[in-house]
Amino acid sequence: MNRIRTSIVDIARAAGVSKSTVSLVLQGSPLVNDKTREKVNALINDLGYVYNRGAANLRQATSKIVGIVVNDLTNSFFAELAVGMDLVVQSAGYVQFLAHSGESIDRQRQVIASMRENGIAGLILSPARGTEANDIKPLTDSGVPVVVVVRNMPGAKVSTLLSDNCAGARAAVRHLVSLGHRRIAFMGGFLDTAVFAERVRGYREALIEASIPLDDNFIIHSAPSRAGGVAVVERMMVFPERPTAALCFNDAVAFGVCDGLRANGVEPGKGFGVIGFDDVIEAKTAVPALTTVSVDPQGMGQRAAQLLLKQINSGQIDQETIVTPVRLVVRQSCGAPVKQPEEIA
Amino acid sequence: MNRIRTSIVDIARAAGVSKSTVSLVLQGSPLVNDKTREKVNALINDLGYVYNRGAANLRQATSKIVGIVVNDLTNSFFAELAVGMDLVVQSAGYVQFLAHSGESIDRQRQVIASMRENGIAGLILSPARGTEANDIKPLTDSGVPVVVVVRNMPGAKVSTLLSDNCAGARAAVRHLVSLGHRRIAFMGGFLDTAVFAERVRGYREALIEASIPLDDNFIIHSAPSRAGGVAVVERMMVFPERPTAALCFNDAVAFGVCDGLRANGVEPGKGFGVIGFDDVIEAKTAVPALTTVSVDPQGMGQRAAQLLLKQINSGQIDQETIVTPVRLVVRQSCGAPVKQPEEIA
DNA sequence: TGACTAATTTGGAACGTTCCAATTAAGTGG
DNA sequence: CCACTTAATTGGAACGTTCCAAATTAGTCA
Repeated sequence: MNRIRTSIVDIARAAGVSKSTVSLVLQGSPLVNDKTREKVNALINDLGYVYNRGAANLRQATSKIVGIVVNDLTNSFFAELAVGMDLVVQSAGYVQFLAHSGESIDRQRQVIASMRENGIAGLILSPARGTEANDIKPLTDSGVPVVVVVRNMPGAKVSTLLSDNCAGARAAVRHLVSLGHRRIAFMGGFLDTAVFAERVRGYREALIEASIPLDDNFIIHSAPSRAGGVAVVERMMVFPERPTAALCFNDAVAFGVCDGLRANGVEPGKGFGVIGFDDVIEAKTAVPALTTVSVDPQGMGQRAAQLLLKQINSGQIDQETIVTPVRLVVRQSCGAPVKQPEEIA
Repeated sequence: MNRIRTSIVDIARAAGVSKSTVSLVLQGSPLVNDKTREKVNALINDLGYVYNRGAANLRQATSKIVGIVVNDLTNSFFAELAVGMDLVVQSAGYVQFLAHSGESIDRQRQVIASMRENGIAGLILSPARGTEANDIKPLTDSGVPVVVVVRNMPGAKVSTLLSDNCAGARAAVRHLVSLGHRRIAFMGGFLDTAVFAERVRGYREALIEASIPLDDNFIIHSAPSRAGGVAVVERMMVFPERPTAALCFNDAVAFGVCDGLRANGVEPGKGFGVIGFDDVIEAKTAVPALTTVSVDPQGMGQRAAQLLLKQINSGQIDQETIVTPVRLVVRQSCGAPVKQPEEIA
């Protein structure tokens, strides 16, 4: 309708005060008289004024925008992570540029550059595979706080939020051992990621602890997706001596493994123990309910956002690394004899 | 590091030209001499200059930012929708505010207001349940183009992108009928949404067409989630005369229904035919592979973004409504005797 | 060389806000 | 009624860009 937008001076004129006064009203200053405040507010409503945050940013050189870049939004782990961040960012009165890098480093770099031009106050990054400290150096060098989640980035001036992958994997494998399994595989995931390495490390440690000989054939990698899980089972089926249980790289792979087993006439949780990693929402309601290492992606997203906002507000960027604990949630897919009472849906 | 950011006048001074010239270089004007352009570009690099898009927006009153609000990012249908939008928005040189409303109208209103203050050039909205035309009226009134997707919003000055829910449901039920099913249920979904109504309409039409009497008990609603699907099956199990097949509100419900059936000793695709709606990524690899109505969320997201950008660039906001066709993808879960060759993973 | 056209370059105003120093208005105690 | 403190209000500069009209420089032709 009205192509020309109304500004602070328009309402100043209408109210018969100066633009400075209107500005004070806008930022809720106690300096201004209640009566004038009231008049100004009324006019703001009447004239349909909308605050121009861009102009404000220009003046005070500090925006209320944060950037969030996630490597794969279609993976529900990361989607929930993003939702957690959204929650706290939003309620702190910030808005977010939220972008999906699709594991492409070029895309990621491009998107971060664009966010920088638009003046973000901070960045949360769940980096694409193969991201290096250099990729965000310009940003960190210019004093913008950055929080890296899920995957770590050695050498970068950032804070980091990780989950205790090694301990989680160890706990999972220990549990399988306690159920009597001896031939335990590690299934799915990309070889070249730090997360993969850590989870495999936990897997190995638990096996050694139980004096079970390691067999590298039992570490079968694949894409960290449901399709990847199906593929892994196909490969496993031709083994002369098959494993009897598996810790999977993540829940998506675990679901795929269940699918694959069923396609081969094996019932997950009965003939074969399956444990996932992440505890995405569907894990609880799937059949069989998935035993998994709970990472609480949404909570992790919230913590990451809180950490970033803290640094933005305090103005000091420190480099803390927080490793959040994880816990094994025993459900049915591992063939456990008893359910934990809290986990009955 | 350097707390004071370098601006256009800094490089102008360094290059011995005026800020106007630098501005021209920045926007790739052909007016400027190649030699000066080169010098300026070199300095831009050296001094680590970053373009301040906020200042530019202030001057030209038109930004390169679009807003995207999605009702539920944790649902993979919507996540893929968002990824499709992200793709075209990004490559058109725009950035997006992408927010998750979590089906909360308050949240949605708040987030849209915030985006408005930040100066978006357009908005794509996948509305929260119960959104009304009034909720976005201030935005549309001020001449910002809005594209509504998935759910429609009667009375709003917006363009709309819908999928042909009715036809899809009709095709699905016809298929079940052709397989010999007579007692066919409609499972899941919230009663009060337009999408639900349309899909149920298609379901009814197909039954009438086949002279199968309607039975309202066979329309069993629930939350449109995996958990909702499980719950629906529980309720169905006590029916004196159970259905032999079901069209589900969406794929999430369909997966839940499969889980529920299995928990009750019924094998989906054998003892009971299941058809989903949406064709999310997992539908193909699940076991049994899910027969579903393919909506192509990512493509839909792309089209929505293209439509919005078209309106932004042309400066004219028309109110087109596009209904995109859908197609039934026959896989295993409906108990079809033959597979379509293209669908073998 | 002079006159004219084409190619470059350039001040300054403008965009909508915040901030500062300064001004004016309103009380208050003697 | 004065001096003084406190409460409210206010111009104008500043932020980093774009745009316009105008100025400068270079090139061309007679």
